Amino acid sequence: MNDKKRILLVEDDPNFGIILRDFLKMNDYDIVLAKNGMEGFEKFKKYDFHLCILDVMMPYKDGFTLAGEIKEVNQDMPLIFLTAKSLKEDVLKGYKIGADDYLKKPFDSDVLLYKIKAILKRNKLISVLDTGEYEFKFSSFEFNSKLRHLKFKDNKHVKLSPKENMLLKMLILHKNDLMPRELALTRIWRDDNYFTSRSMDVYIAKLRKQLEIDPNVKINNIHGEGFRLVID
Amino acid sequence: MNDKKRILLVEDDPNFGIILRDFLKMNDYDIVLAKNGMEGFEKFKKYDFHLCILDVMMPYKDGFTLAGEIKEVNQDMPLIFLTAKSLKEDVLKGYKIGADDYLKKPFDSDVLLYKIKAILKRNKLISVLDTGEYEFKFSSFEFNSKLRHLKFKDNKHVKLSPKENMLLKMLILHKNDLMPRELALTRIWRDDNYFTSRSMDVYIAKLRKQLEIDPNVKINNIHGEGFRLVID
DNA sequence: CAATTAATTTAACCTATCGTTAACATATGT
DNA sequence: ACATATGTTAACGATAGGTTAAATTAATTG
Repeated sequence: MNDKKRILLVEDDPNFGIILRDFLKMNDYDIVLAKNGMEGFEKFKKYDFHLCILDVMMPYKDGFTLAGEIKEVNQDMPLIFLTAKSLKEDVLKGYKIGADDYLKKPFDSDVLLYKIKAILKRNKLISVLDTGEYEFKFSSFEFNSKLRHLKFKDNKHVKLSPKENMLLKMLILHKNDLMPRELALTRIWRDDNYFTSRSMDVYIAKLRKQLEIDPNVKINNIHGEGFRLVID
Repeated sequence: MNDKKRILLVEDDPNFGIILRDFLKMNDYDIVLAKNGMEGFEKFKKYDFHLCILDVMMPYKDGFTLAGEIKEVNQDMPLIFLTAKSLKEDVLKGYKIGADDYLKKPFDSDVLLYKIKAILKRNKLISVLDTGEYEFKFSSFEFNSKLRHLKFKDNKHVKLSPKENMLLKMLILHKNDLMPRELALTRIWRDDNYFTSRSMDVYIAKLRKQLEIDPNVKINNIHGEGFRLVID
């Protein structure tokens, strides 16, 4: 049952699709390739997948529409979008539908592999979290997201506000990796505009203050992209 | 002695069923496998289980129907549903019948183990609450929830009102952990609104006054979430 | 069944917490 | 250099919670 992970790949460019499929197969994934949105949805319904990788621009049915249909059936299906150009509008739309990540074409295949691995791992964590797992350890911290307590070594715990709590949790789920701004904004603030964005910056500052006691933990900014919780 | 937990597994796909059964057996559970709803219900009546794992889509009798029959016999039997696609309506239907959790196929075996553990643990808590254990000791207190008596060391006992009593019991059953506001309100006050919520705050204040004699016991608030009985 | 007492709810007032926004400072990419 | 993104602090308004007392309701008792 610890079989290969199954991935649905929907890509209209046949050359690129086949190359990508073979590359992923070589890396021990089970790939089903569909060459448009229609076929993608048919195959989605037919098999069980762990992850879907969708090209955004496709004839007949674009990636977003397909994503909507997929989410209709399975709300928690992890999604990666492949986009030629990354319009801000598109990125937002994607996150609202429930994208887990974005990849701008052309992309480095290793980056894709890394993201696939990260998402599958994260998703597993989240589905465990659903039944109430809520204790995290990182560096010298212990973080209890149910009680909203953050403890450093033997110090007394610090209380976190709901927003601080959610943001830290999201950073941890993406630890050592980019946590996209838009993701946090759409999931935690439920809206992405100038003010929510500034509000998030304020919360990042608050978290930094809580974490500064440990020199091995940092929250880095990736300009225009988001933040990264770095743990040495 | 044999204190393994007994699980009824109903799954129509024989390959998957057997693999899952063996996997769970390896993890120290006693498994009875049934290959359809009919057989599932027969076996359910024949043995005594701690938990049932039901595939939703099965021929003859689907998982929901079987769940209904099981709940008919045992209201409190914990259930986990396995579903290929998690349609929103199905999830809702499942929770209405009394599902404790959901697992979307394909799922990770570790996640299943986690959820089983969490449900069995949670259910133990609930059954303690219902089977009416009533003698509690914590820190230097003795609390009898049947007589509604609270005693500190060798002092004379103090009498508690019915609401004080239920609230304290609920806090103790969640000691050092969050007791959600909502839980106390729906269980004790049978309604969750502004006034019942304020009433509960009043009772928290009363309990705090009763407990303040012992410096090792505290009732902490977790803003927006609930209360926590802390025992050093 | 009226009187009394206990239990609970509601009101009032006050404090703590939380999230947003403004303001100003600094950093980054072009 | 410029526009834009981020860092940081403080102030404010909204809401949740803490506490006490009065009002209401339920239970008990003479």
